[in-house]
Amino acid sequence: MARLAHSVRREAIIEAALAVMTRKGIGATTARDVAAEMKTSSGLIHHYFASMDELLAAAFERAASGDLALTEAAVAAAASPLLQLAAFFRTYQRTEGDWGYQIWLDAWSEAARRPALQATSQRLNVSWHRSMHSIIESGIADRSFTCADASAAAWRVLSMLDGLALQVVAHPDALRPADVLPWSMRHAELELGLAAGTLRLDELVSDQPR
Amino acid sequence: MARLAHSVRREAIIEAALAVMTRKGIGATTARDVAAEMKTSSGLIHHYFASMDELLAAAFERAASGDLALTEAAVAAAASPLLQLAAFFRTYQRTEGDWGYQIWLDAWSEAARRPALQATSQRLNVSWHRSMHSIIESGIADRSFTCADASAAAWRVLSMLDGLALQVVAHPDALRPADVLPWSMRHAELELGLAAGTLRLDELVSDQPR
DNA sequence: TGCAGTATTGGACGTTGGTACAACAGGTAC
DNA sequence: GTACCTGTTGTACCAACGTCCAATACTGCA
Repeated sequence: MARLAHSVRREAIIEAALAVMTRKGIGATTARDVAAEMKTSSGLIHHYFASMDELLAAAFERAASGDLALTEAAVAAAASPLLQLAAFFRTYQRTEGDWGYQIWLDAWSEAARRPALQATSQRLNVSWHRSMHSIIESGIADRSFTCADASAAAWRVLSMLDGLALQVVAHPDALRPADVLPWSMRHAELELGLAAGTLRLDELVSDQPR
Repeated sequence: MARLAHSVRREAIIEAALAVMTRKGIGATTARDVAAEMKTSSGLIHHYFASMDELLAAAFERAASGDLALTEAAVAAAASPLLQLAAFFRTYQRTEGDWGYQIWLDAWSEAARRPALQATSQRLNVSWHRSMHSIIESGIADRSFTCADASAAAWRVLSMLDGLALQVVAHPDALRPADVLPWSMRHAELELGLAAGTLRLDELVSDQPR
């Protein structure tokens, strides 16, 4: 394979690991899989990462923080709390890639037994809550939202998103991926005292009723 | 080891598998682990289960179907849809025992790679939904609930419970176990057009505000 | 008591995992 | 152009896995 600079190859390995992780899950990602994904030899991986654990942790960190950054940027660019909320949902992509969410399931499952993974997961999770919490508080402040407990409401909105996404990934026949976003938005409307459909902007709408 | 009757040994194997699963996680449970837990030989396991996947599914089934039966019995004994709903929440114990919910996370995570586990998980999940769906439809019929889509509402109520429980297990410092039930009930009230606090009967109430 | 059925053993087999390492190749400095 | 550094390869370990199987020991029935 082409000879690459150290940092470039390291990035390529993380990228390849991510591709395999999203396809097969964290636990089932092997060094040989990652090497095959890059079309290089498996020995190369240990030239850059001391152990497989270290690579998996780096790859998860990259996937997780990338999603968060994307959402936070979109929220920051929105003008009103309502638009911020819509932007949050629009960029909450965990369910879009066919298997993108499998990584999160694996991370949560493994968190109890892998301290490094739990720390990363927990840190990012708190950031997501902070983001949603601040959107809701802004909306309460300018009277576009009605809500008694902004922090609790934020946890509930996030939990609904994750709970529905979980169903889609673990039980593919139970409910449709396309339902996750509209149903989560419907819940947020109930939670924040918005009229039904307020958040259903443009491309967010599900194509077909169940 | 002592010679046991077929059904007794089968139960013992399931019991041992469950012990290992709760300690090490479903994915890390090996045939040799289970054999060591029983202090027998590993070959014995394949005399009772065609594959490891099948054993893990059976063990998960044992842990999970007990919970479902408990809830369904409590619901059947309740007089009105509102009381049935309260009974459902009261008996939804997944977050109570230390080990209870971790097994669900593992099952969801492993489902993508273990067909038997996915089938069991999916079947039980559909049963939970059927139970909640029927409660909601009864409540709509006798006008105690207001809801446009009973099936979707049932998925949302279950997803909220699972999403919150997930937070508790994966991120112990994020929110308190005692919040899961009251917060889920608050959501159900919103979802079904009930006044705040309608479901907060007796011992269901959280002991302390956050 | 003897026999048949089966619970149980202990290890073999093939596969796959992470890791280590000697050899090879390509770019760069002198 | 040569030497050196380092990216890269291919393979060789060793451990652990699920699975399988022939041999053995126990139990209940005739």
